[in-house]
Amino acid sequence: MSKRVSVANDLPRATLKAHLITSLRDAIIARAFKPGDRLNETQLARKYGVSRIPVREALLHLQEQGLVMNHPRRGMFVNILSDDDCQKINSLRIILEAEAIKLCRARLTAASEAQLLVLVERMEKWNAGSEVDAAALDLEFHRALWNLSGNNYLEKVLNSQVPMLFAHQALEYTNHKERLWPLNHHRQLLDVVLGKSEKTAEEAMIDHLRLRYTNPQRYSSLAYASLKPRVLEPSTISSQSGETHQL
Amino acid sequence: MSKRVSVANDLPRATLKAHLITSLRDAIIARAFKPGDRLNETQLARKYGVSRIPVREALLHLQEQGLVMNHPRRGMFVNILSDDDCQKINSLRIILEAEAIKLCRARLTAASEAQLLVLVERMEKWNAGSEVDAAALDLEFHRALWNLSGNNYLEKVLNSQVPMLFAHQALEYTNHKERLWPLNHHRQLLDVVLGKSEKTAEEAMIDHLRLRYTNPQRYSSLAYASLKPRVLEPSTISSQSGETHQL
DNA sequence: ATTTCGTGAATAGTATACAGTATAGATGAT
DNA sequence: ATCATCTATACTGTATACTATTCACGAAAT
Repeated sequence: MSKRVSVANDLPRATLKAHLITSLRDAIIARAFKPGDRLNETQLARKYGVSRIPVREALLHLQEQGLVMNHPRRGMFVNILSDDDCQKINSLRIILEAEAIKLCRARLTAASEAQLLVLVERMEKWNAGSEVDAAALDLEFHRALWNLSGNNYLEKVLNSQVPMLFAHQALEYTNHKERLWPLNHHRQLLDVVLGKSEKTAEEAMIDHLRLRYTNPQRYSSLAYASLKPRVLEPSTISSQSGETHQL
Repeated sequence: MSKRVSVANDLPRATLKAHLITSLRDAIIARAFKPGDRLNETQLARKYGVSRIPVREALLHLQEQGLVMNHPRRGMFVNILSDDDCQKINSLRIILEAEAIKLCRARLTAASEAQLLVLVERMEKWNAGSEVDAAALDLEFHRALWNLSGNNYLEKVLNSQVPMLFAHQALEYTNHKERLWPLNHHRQLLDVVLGKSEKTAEEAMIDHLRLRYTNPQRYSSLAYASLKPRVLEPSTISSQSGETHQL
C-alpha cells in the first residue's frame, strides 16, 4: 500500500549533506584534496552546485571523523597526521579491532564466514588497479569484520577513527609507487577469526599493521611487556617485540 | 514561552556553537531535556538568543556523540538508550577504559597520582548534593584517567561514547531517589592504576560498572569464557553457546 | 465504522545576505 | 632594506528568508 514506489538503486530523498559527506570523504581518500589543503566552503559549494550550508555541515561531520581539521575563523584543512598520530590511532585500532575479531569469532555463522571469505579471495586475486581502489577493498573487509562483531557501538567507533588512517596511507602509497598496497595478508586475520591460527587477536592485528607501520602498538598497553594482564592465551607479542619500549 | 538564556555574554572569543554544545549537553545530562523530548531548532534559537544555524550545528555535534538522535526531516530527539544499548556501550567502555587504566599505570607520575587522589577523596567526602552533581564529579574522575593515558585518540573516543551513559544514568537515579549515586567506589579503580590491587583492569572495570548495571560486559569478548580457537562446525552455528557465559 | 485521499500547518533542510575577524599586501618610518 | 602599522580583501561565523517534506486532521468513499 505504499503510495510511492521508491527507486531502489539511488537515494533520491537523501539530504545534500549526506551526498557531500561521501563525495568529500572519497575525494580526500582519493587524494583529490591533499593533506594540508584548504577547503574553501564557497568554492566547494559552487563546485557541487549547492549552497554553503550543506557544505559546512558535511565538513563538520568529516571533522568529527578526523579527516579535516578546523582552524578557528580560518577554515577547514585536510588533516595531516604525524607519525605520532598514526601510532596513537593504530594503538587504539589494535585494541578495538582485536576486540572485534574476538566477538566475530564467538558469534560466527556460516553466512558471515562466507562473506569474509569472498572478500579475502577478492583481495588475493587483486593484481591491477589503483592504490586507492585497493585501499577501498581493504577497508571494506575490515568494515565487514567490525559489523560482524555484533556491537554497533564498537563498529561506530572503529568507523570514526580508522578511515583517516586509510586517507593518510593512500597518500603515502601514491607518493611511493614502488611499494604495493599489501592486500594479500588478510587471510591471516580471517584465520584468527576462524580459529585456525595460534595467534591472539592482538598479535594478529599488530602483525597486520606492521606491514605498513613501524611499532603500531607504541601507544597501547601492549607496548609495555611487564604490565600485560594475565591473559587466557600465552601472548608473546611477536618475534620483534624486543624493540623499543621506551616512552 | 521559555526564558531566554544568554549564551554570548561571556567569552566572546569562542563561537556560539561551542557555547551551545556545552549548554545543551549539560541540559541533557541534567535532564532539563528528557530522553525522547523533541528539540525544536527554532525554539532553542529563541531561548538562547541566537539564530538557528549555531543551534543546528551544536545539535549535529551532539548527534555524533550519541546524545541526540536525528529523525530525517523530523528533527532532533534526546536519545533513548535501551538496555541493550547500555550493555553494548558498557562493553565497549570496559575495553577502552581498561586500556586507559593500563596506560595510566605505565606512565604514572607523582603529579598525576596526586591529581587522581584528590578527585577520589573529593568523592569519598561527598555526602550531599544532587545526583547530577555527583554524576559530574564521577565523570570528571574518569576523564582525568583517560587524559593520563597519553593517547589522545583513546581519550577522544571515550569522551564520545561514555557521556551518553551518564546522561542516561542521571535520569535513572533521579527517578529512583532511594538509590544513591555510588561515588565511593573509585578508590578501587585508583588502586588498580597504582598497582595496589590484584585485579586486572578489565575485572576492575566490570566490577565498577556492576554497581549500576547488570552484565555490563555482555557484548564484549569478556562475556565469552574462553577465547581459545574454537572448532568450527557449521551445523551447530545457531546453538549460541557463548551467550550466557559469565566472566 | 473504517479507510483513503486531500489539504494545511509546522518545521527541518537549504539558500541568500550580512558582519566580524584574520591574513596578506601596501604604506610609511627607521 | 627592514620592520611596524595600516588597510583592503577574503573568508568564516551568523542571521534571515525561502522551500519542501512530514504529519495531523478531516471529509469523502467504501
